[in-house]
Amino acid sequence: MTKPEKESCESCRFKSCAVEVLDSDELNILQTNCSEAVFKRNELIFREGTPHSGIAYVKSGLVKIHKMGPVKDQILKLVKAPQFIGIPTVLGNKVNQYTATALIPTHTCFIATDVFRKLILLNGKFANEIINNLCFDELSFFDRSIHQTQKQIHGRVADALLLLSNDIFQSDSFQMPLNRTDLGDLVHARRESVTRTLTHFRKDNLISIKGKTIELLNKSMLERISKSG
Amino acid sequence: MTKPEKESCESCRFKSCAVEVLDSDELNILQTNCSEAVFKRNELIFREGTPHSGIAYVKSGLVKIHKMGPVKDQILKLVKAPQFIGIPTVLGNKVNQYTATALIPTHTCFIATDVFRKLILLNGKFANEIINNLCFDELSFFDRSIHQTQKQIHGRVADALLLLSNDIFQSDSFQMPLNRTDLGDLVHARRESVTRTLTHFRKDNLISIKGKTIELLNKSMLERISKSG
DNA sequence: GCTAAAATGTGATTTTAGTCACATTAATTA
DNA sequence: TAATTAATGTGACTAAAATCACATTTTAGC
Repeated sequence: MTKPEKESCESCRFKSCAVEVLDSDELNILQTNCSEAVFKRNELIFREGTPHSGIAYVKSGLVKIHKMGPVKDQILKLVKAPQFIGIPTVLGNKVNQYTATALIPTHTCFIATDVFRKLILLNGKFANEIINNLCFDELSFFDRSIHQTQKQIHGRVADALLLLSNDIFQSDSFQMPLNRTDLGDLVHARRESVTRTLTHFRKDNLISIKGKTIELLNKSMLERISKSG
Repeated sequence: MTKPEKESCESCRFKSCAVEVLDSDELNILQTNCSEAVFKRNELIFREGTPHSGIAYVKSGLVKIHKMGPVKDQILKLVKAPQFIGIPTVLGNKVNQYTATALIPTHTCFIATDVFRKLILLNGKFANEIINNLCFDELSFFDRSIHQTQKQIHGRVADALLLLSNDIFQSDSFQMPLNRTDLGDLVHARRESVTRTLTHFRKDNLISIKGKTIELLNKSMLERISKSG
């Protein structure tokens, strides 16, 4: 983790919708209570069970939110910039309830929790944006949970590939940011099962794998597999 | 569904933490934009895919939030009064994203979405309470999701029994509000598997089943089973 | 560039829970 | 109260993915 030169929040190119609605007084409060950090690939942003260091705003990069379960680690969501992570720490809880790890080089700002809360109390529009955010999260988590629970592994892996392609990288070809174990943690499966599924897809010419580069060759078939489970 | 006599929001005995912080002007706005309804056991409060009729506040009763998946229905959460349901409809979306069904006789108030949003914009404290609510939901859903995904069926059913006993009914003996299929929808299993697990627990004297009445006879062992998966 | 460690691939086997088919019991309602 | 429907229980069988064991490849550190 490195600390870059601090730039002004007001002139920040990566402002969130929520920060966009703040007036200059509020931006000033934010400015003086906000610190920046850069994380390398696989660096920990914060860890479950440790005291939290405020709300993190991911300005650029990609983060996995994960948590240890009774049997294995589970990736709860992938968060692409720009987005807040760790908002649930605005609750009384002083300890992180999950872990956040950078998957690619990631630039973040940390906003002190009490300042974040102050902005909610001061500015209804800010609060409204945060609520929109949380609501959207809830709905997508519901959807993901249902699909990950009810589909079998081919459908789940297809889902993950389509998520990476459509939502994260917006390209049919991308550098896979997760290893096979991680991918298993995302789709509720074991490393070996993920490998077997990917091999299967490769043999059927649905995807090509060259080192870390994955290309989706037949998206409509992957979508069919995703739908049929 | 029946429409009872309308009582004043201000004097309501079941006020939420959020409504508690409203001033009398705001309570008045709420009062004039809020309607009451009573639902019988198994009555639909709102259904996925239909236009939503505002945020519902559950004054008394018990509700299941569920959604059809690719294979079967899934219960996303059980909501005990007093609590809001359907807050994610404050998002632009005009259509319910999941279904809410009363499990026991349930008293609700419907608050028009735009009024709910107005209160968020007007009163930071109200927004703050709603945010606390959403954050708490997110964290508990994460936890439930991890446990339901990683444990095997004995652990999952034990979890459900402990949830009903500890969180919903606060008693070791209760009237089971869910049938075997519903219980399966809650713990990601089939009716037959739930039956087999309950029979197993009964034979081990962990629970007793007399009609719809379930009594937890050996909670510490159920907790052990919940932990060991 | 060499070596150790980490990540990935693959076959054989086992485990878990789902599926199917049907019996039994409970709850509605005509 | 009989008749019908819905809910529950149970055994036999099947399918899916986990587990285990080990080979191979890739990556990172010296």
